[in-house]
Amino acid sequence: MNTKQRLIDGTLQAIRTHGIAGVSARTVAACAGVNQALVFYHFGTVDALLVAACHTATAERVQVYRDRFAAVGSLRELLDLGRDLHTEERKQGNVAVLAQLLAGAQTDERLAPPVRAALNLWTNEIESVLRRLLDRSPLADLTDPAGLARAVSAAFIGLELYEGVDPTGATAALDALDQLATLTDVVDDLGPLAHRALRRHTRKERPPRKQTTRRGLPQTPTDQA
Amino acid sequence: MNTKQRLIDGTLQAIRTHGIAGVSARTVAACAGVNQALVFYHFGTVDALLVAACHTATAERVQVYRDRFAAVGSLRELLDLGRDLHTEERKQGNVAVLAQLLAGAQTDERLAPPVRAALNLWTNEIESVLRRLLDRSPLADLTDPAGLARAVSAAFIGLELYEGVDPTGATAALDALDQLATLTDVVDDLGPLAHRALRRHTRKERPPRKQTTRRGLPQTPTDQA
DNA sequence: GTCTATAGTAGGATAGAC
DNA sequence: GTCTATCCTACTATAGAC
Repeated sequence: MNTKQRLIDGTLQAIRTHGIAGVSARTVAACAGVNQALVFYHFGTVDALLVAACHTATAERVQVYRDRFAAVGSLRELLDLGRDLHTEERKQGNVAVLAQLLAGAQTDERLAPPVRAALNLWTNEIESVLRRLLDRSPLADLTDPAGLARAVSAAFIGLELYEGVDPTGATAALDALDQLATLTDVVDDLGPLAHRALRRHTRKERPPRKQTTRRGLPQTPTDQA
Repeated sequence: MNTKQRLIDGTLQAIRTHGIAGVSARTVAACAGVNQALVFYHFGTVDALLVAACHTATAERVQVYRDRFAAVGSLRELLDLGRDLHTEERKQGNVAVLAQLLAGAQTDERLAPPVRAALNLWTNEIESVLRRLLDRSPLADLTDPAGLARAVSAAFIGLELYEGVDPTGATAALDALDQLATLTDVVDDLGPLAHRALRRHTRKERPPRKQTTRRGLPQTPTDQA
C-alpha cells in the first residue's frame, strides 16, 4: 500500500522534472525509488498511474486551501489569495503538474476526464466564492460566476506555463491584473449613481454574436463536488 | 528546400494529432510523407525541427492578423477580435500547437527561448493595441499595457487547453469575459465624475506586497519585434 | 508484493548506396 | 538530397523466481 503512494509521488516528481513528454514507467520508478515492474503490477498501465496521480494531487491541495477560500470577503482578497496560491503552489510545482497533465489530456482521451475532474475541484471552489461575493454586488447582473471561475482557472494555468518560459513577463502580467483589480474597488465605492449606470448598460442588449451559450452553464457535468 | 517545409508542416500536424509527448522523428516524417532520416539531414535533431516549426507557424499567423489588430478601435472590438481569432485558430489547431510547445518548453531549455519569442510575436501585437487604446482612457493610470498583454496571451493559451478537456466550460468562460467587458464600456461612458473617482483610487496607494516588479517591464528581452 | 530477466516495439541517430 | 539498412537506446509489458 505504501508502494502505490510512492509511485504516485514519483509520478508527480517525474512530471515536474521531465514534463508529460518525459514520463515513463522507468522515469517514474526512478523518482519513486522502486522497481519499474511495480508500475504495471499496481496500476496496469502508465496512463492509469497518471490518472491516479492527477486525482490525488489535486484533491490534496484543494483541501489545504478550502478554509482560506471560505474566508475570502472581497474580490481584492480573492486576488491576493490567488497570488499567494500561485507563489506557494509554484514552489511546490503543483500547478506545473496540472498544466502538464492538461497538455497531455489534449490528445489522450483517457486522461481528459480525470483532468477535467481535477480542474473542477479548483473551479468549484472559485465559483462558490465568486457567487457569494458577486451576489449582492452591482456586478451581479454582469457576471456568470461559473463561467468566470473557469476563466480564472484557465488563466491561472496559462500564467503558470507562461512563467516557465518568461518569468519577468509573468510577473508583469500578475502586476497588471493587480492594478486592474482596482476597478472593482471603484465600482464598489461609486455608490448608487454608478449602480444605476451599470444597470442601464446591462439592460441595453448588445448586438447578438454567433455564440453557442448565452449565459451560464446549462448542463455541464461537474464530475466532482 | 521543399522537403524542409514539408517537415515543418508535418511537425505541426504531428503536434496537433499526437501532442508534444507523441512527437518523434518517425511520427513527424509520417505526417510529412517523407523518410525519417531526412529529419536529421535537414535539422540535425528533432528539437531543432520543433524550434523551426515554432517560429514559422507563429510568424505566419501573426502576419495574417496584423491588419485586423491595427484596425481595432476599442476594448470591445479587441475582445471581439480575440473571439474570432480563437474560433479561427482553434479550427486550424494553431493555438493548440503553441500550447503544446509551451508545455514542452517547461522542461526543455532549448525549446524555451524560441517559444518565448513566438509568444512575444503575439504579445507585442496585443500590447501595441492596448497601449493605443488605453493611452487617453481614464484607465491609463490603472494599467500597464505590456503586463496586460502578457496576461491576455497567457489566458488565451490557458483557455485553449481548458477547452480541450471541457468545451462547455470554456464557452461559459468566454461568455463570462464577454459580459465582464461591459465594465469597460461603463467606465468610458460615466464621464468626468467617474474619471475623478478613478484618479482618487489610483493615487491612494495600496499597502505594498512582496512583488519583484512594481510597474512595467524594466528589461524584458523582446526577442522579436 | 517485489525482484530479475526478457520479449517485443518504438525512437534517435548514423553509414553508405543511389 | 533521398533512400535503405542498421546500431543502440529506451520503452511497455509480461513471465517466473523469490
